[in-house]
Amino acid sequence: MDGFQQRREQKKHAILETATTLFMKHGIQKVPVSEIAKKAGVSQVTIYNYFDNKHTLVHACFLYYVDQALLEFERIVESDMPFPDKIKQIIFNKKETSQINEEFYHYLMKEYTSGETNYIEKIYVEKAVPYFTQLFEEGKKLGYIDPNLSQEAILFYIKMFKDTMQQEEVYKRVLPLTEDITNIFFYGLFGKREND
Amino acid sequence: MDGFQQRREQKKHAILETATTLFMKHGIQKVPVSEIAKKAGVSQVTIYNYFDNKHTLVHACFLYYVDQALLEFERIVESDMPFPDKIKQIIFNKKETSQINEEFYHYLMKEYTSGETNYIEKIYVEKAVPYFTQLFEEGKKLGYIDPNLSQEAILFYIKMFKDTMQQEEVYKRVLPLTEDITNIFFYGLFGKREND
Amino acid sequence: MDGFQQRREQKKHAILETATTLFMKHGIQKVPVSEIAKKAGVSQVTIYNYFDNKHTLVHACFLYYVDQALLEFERIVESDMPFPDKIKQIIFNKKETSQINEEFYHYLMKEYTSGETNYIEKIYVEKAVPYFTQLFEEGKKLGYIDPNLSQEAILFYIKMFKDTMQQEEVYKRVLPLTEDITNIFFYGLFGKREND
Amino acid sequence: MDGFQQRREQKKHAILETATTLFMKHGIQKVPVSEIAKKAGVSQVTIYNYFDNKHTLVHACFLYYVDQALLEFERIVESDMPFPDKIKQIIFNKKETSQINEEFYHYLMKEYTSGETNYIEKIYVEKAVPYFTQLFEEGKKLGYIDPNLSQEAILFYIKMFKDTMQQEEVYKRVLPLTEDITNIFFYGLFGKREND
DNA sequence: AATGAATGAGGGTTCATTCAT
DNA sequence: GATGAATGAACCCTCATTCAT
Repeated sequence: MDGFQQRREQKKHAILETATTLFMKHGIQKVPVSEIAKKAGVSQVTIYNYFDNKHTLVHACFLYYVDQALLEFERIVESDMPFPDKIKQIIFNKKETSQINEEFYHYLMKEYTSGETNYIEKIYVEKAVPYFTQLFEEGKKLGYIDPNLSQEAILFYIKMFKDTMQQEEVYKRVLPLTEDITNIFFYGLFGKREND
Repeated sequence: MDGFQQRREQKKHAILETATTLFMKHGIQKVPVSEIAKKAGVSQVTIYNYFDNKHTLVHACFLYYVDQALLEFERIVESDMPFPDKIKQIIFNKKETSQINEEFYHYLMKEYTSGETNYIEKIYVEKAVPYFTQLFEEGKKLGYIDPNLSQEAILFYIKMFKDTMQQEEVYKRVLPLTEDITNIFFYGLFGKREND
Repeated sequence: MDGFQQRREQKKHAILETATTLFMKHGIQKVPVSEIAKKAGVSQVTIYNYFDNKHTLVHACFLYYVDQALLEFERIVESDMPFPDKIKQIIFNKKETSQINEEFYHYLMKEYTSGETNYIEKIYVEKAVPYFTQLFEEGKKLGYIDPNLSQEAILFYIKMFKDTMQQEEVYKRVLPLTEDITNIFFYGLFGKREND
Repeated sequence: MDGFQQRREQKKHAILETATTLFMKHGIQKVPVSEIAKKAGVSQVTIYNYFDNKHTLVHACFLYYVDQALLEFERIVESDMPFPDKIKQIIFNKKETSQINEEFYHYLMKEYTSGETNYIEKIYVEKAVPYFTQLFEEGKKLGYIDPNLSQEAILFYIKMFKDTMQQEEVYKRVLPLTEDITNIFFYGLFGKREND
């Protein structure tokens, strides 16, 4: 990559970074392109030179975010910490991946899971699911996960926890309950019984 | 209430119904007041005669929705079906209460749980929590719920399931997994073991 | 006038009173008919039953105000106080007639002196000018007014003072200068010279 | 200033010019931003690019007008025409400075003299008063102005004349009386006496 | 390639006025 | 005759996007 290309990539990166942060903080509709431009220190038109329109930009931000999240995810799954800790980190580590949140997250969910394209699905299948599979296998082998459970169900379950924790307010309120919730996570409402 | 009042209430109801539906379907920012007016068969200004501004309208829609949901909730909790069925219904009965969803839901969450007022919290504490408490007591007495779990944790857990199911796409995908998920719900990832 | 008529007149009067007050306080454009209705304790439509439209209402308010002002004016001119005091009162008695002011006053001026109708002119010629004439004659006879001055010029001069004083802010600022200004009024910038 | 800046200033100037004229002619509330845009040959949004909102635009128009008026004022005061002619020009030269009038003028007066900021006062004290002072000194030295009169009173007096003349209709009606009014201005109602 | 300037389309809101009871 | 309800028209303002340099 030559110098031109490099600077181009840097600028693109800056825009992406700024936009993603803003979208995550305030939601998509509430962030005008003009504000992204101002905060990123470029002209609006420059943004349009890199991304066809706002929608495309949002799309790119999403991919950018997913990439970061997957990296973090990979780090956790492939680390050598005990299985339960991996799970805890995945569920509770909101702050580590970079705080995605609410409006942005759900806009994406809406935008990308409904209708034709379904990018989230695609990304997940292609990239995240392998890690999850690996994680679940480990869990089953170690006896933490019921081997009768379908992978889809487990995936849903863990994703539900993870997504729920993404919400700032929920996260704050639930933090003191970490112990209980981890228990519920593994043993459900029924709880862990003596004779296990 | 005289005829005037009655018709007034009817119209207000119609607007509320229309607005709530639209907000739930497309999100708040994407639904112009003008569209609500058209769909409700009234003039835009009429809406402003009933609700001071869009924000107020959204607020009213929220209360309207909550009322409906609570009614349904009460019906389930106080019915005489078996405990597990109650739970299933609460979690999976998305379609029965009226399909709340995504942007609207999260706008409200954002709007009402952050900052000073926190209406959702207030409503929940005042109205929903009593029902939940009653439900949990029943579950504990019948041995379905670990009595060591804090009420807050249980509340979080069940609400998480319920909220997750509110999302159209998730719901559709997860429906075939009902059995597995109900199992997870009660027994967690660890699953139900023989000797229980 | 029968009871019906009387009540009708009372209601009309109430509307007029309210409207005039509001117009004088906030200006015409800033006072919606709805507010007049609310403050007067009647329905908007009632106002429209009495006055064809807002313009007509403003017109009526003007006449209503002028009547009051003329009454006050007559009282002063025909009283037996010394001539200079009469002048002072006419110029400075803002508070006595009821505080007309700024936007309302100038809206009227604009609305009624420009174009076809010119109501102010008509009213003045018909009603106020006779009093002024009488006043000027007295002033000339007593040596306070230069007999060579045309009536129009005097009229302009005194009206200018009077109108200027109608402006709240001016009035307040100028009050401490009453003595000087009265002097200027009679003797101009040149001032009163010894040998007069 | 480069070409960009220059064109920007030109456009801003054009908008200001158009807006000021329209405001002065019809009043502020009666002139929609859209009309200014159309008359100035720009898009409505362009106006918002230059001025944050309508209020800001009005403010700018005011300053623009004041600047022009002061320039003209300076020209008169520092010219070498006889003192009485200076006065006449100041009072009667409505058409020369650019015709400010009524609603605009009084809106400003209302807007800017009431409450905290009081821009008119500030501008006058800072910029106009020095010229007035110089003018009054000259008048006193030449015997045209009574040296016992306070500067405030003189200021009020001359400003009153000037403001009154700003009103289109008044101006037209009074023009034939110029001689008389100039006399009144200097010698008041009492008039000039022989032995002066 | 990058920018300042410009804009069409649309959204929330207000208000004078009319309709229907 | 009086009112509550309803509305068309208009206004201020925002934003994604394009133009021109």
